[in-house]
Amino acid sequence: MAKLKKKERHDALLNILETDPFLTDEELSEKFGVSIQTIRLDRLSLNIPELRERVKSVATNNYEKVRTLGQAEIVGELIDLELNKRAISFLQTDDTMAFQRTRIVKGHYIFAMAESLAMAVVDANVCITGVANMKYRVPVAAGQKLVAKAELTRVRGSEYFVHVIINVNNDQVFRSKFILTALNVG
Amino acid sequence: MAKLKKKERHDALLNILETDPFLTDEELSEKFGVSIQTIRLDRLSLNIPELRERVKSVATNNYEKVRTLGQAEIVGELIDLELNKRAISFLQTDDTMAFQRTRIVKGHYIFAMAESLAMAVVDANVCITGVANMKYRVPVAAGQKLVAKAELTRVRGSEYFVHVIINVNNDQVFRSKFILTALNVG
DNA sequence: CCTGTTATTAGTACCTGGTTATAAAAATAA
DNA sequence: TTATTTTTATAACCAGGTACTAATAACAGG
Repeated sequence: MAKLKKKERHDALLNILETDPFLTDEELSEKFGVSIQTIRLDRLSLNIPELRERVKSVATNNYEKVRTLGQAEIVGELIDLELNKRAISFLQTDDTMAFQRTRIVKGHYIFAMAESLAMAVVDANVCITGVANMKYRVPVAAGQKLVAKAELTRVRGSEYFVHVIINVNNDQVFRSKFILTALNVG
Repeated sequence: MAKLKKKERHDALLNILETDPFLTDEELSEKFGVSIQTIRLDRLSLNIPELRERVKSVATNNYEKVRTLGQAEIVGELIDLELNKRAISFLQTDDTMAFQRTRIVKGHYIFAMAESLAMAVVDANVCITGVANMKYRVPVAAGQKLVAKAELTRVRGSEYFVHVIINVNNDQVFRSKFILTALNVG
């Protein structure tokens, strides 16, 4: 690797740590062909924490995320629930849920909130989504607090019709209809 | 906390580290009212790695996951793209995307795949979802390989109509229509 | 050319959260 | 009581740093 100027090295450093935050100062110094001290100075001036802190933050950040997004069966906090009638949930949005460029929250987070609330309101062991129709009325900005309200409107055999609307400050940003099918599972 | 027998302490240790892997030996020794050395012996006999290794493993395990799920702008791999015409993407599903009980893939992963592909096909800087109608025809089991095909069917002003179907082994499991609105953003 | 500034390297002392190994003390079972 | 298990103490060592000081190299301007 050709010798880089300081500025170039800084950019490259940010870049490389973005894709692999698990490199030690020593490994970095070898990659750039400079001394360890130079790397340390770079990190200092760029406010990049040491390896252990980086690893820790990757660990804790994702820990939360995987807990609430991957493992939890409901997206958002369930605030109120009357089975087969209505349910309310709350979701605090943040930058990790948004497109970087526009800071508009990605549709599937909103969809996930609505779908999981629709499922929660149905009094059945297991149910799957059959049909979903939705209308995004207003884009949601990262940081806004979402309140979802679900209402069971109709039951036809094992099919459940659920309306879910999502508000920000009492303004409707999203509305949807789901048809869920209940399954008979142990 | 009352003094526990060795066996009980071992069980409790495994338990506590399951829910919070970020505790140092010192913190653990305080919690259990024993010396640090005892904790170390316990870890040794239970084959529990040291704090830093635990943190690292939490970090690396979830790193991949969040990269492709939280940060990527497209869910699945983009296989083919003709702007304003059609696009194809591929997604390998796994257990982390499914309900634990039924191993059926959660709807919002499928939605996310479809929505992001619909956005990819539209030749616009930024676009947001206005309307989405979808039909889940067959539940997707964890492990199945999804192939999504998007087709731009109509343009009306800044509104783009996109159809997305998703197949498993050439069987349609999902179909949807999106109306996306293109934004003029620098 | 020398000079001043910036960039880099070197070296030291210290820190955290461990490690290994050895020995002694305390608790428990026979 | 004796034997065995469990726990604690002590000391030396390690990785991957921080914080600080000092020396050296690189380069631009007059």
